[in-house]
Amino acid sequence: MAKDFPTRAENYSQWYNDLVIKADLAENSAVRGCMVIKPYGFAIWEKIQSILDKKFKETGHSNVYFPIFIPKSFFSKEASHVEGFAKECAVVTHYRLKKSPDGKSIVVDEDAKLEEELIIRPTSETIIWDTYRNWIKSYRDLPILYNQWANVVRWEMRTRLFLRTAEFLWQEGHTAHATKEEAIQEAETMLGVYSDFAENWMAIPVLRGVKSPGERFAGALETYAIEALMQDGKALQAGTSHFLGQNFAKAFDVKFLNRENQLDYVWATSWGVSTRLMGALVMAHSDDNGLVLPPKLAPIQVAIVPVFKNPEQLNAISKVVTPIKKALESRGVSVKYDDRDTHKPGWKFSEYEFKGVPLRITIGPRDIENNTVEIARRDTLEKEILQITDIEEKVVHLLDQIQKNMFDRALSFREQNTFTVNTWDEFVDTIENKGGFISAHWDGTAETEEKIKEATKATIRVIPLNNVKENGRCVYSGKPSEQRVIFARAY
RNA sequence: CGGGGUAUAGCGCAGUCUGGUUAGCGCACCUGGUUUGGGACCAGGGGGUCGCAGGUUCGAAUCCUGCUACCCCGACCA
Repeated sequence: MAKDFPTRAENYSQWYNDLVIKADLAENSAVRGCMVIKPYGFAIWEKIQSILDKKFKETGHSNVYFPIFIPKSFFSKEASHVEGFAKECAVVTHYRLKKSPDGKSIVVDEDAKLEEELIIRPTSETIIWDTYRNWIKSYRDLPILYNQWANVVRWEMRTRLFLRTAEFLWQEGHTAHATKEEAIQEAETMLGVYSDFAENWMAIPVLRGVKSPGERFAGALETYAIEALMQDGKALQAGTSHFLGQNFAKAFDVKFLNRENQLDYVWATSWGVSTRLMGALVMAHSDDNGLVLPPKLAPIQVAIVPVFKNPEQLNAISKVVTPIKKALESRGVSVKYDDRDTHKPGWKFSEYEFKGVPLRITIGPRDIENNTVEIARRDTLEKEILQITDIEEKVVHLLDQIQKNMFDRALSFREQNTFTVNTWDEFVDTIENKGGFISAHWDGTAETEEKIKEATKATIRVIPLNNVKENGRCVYSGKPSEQRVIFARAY
């Protein structure tokens, strides 16, 4: 199914596009910029969802659901927010269709024009804060810790499967707090949830930090983010958590009586991750042979391939495989025993390799005789013959090792592709010829940030949390700087 | 949204310049047989309103106009 598949070195973006489609994760739909997520891709997304959902609930959050439509007037209430999203909104203007005069097609019924247009949500702050006004009267009503799993629409000009689509799936948490400190704590807690998920489940090391003012979310006072490094040396923002201050409370008039019996505006956060994580997963780990999935997110963790010449042999193999499969499943390992006789073993090897299945077990007549199996790791492509005794122990151990190895490999890639530079020449040379994360001094001004972006396409990805203070000179302007920040070209 | 490219069977392509039998090829698919420890082989077979809509013409995959989608490069973004 996946012959003639380009290598990463030949054409990285072609490699990514082909991989997503040929590994059956998603495909382009009939609708411009929108994707169809296929069963294998959606199975991974469902794992991401269920793990994150559990973490949200463990940190005290509940799920809610708000409408997909937002009245247009809501958008103008928070000035910087509307400015940030206005250019990419889909708008509903009518509510009825009718037959065209010639009866051959369907046209919009102009008599069915909406009094007020509805925006298809690009994010839900406005409708949520309009609603929170009714729910919050007293400090006793706080905090409000809600999340919703939803789809949103942003009318992007250039789209790419998972990385940037006009419609995407995500979760958006929206919380309200009595104090500034508590809201900041919440934003930081959720950044921690995201980075734990990225590193310990997706096996992708991330930098934690805050965005420069220029890169902040529209309407936020502080945007926290995790940034990951892809194999082509470009950065990918994998999750954001925003401290919104009292901006939305003021815009939507959400006040409460505090313990001192004084009326005050509530403090807010919002945080989200999207189906973009799927893109990160592919680009961080996969290789020229196809997907490489971390065991903790792989829909199939172990594929068992029997090698047989006739039904009798298959029967003998199945007798050995069935208890192994059961034992693995009882330990929470998802196993696919592929006993189809419609495909040859070699075909199946390639298939599971391309789909990124972490472990493959092969059992044939030789193994039945010797009481062994052949086990192949997707991450290293190594094969070994193992005694069948305690095979489930060995498999569970191997899956742990693969998970760890994938993280370690991604971490050492990031370390090898993180450069500390001190001069502008070095900066340009690194961006042009090496890529990766660049740690450099910045004078803290938006002007310099913009100039650097114009000159090199590199942006400030994060100002790391707990950054070491270090006096230096801005790599671009030469003005004094008190800390290094992380630059990169980004998706 | 600006510049460039592409659109012919599920996928990858030829044919288009120079309009003319029944639109080909490889892979995939179906049937039969031989095979099965890294993408099998032989034989036979099915599948196409040539991206969509108009136009020119006796006749259009081919010429003209408009539209749409995708890919690459810019500006915008999770």
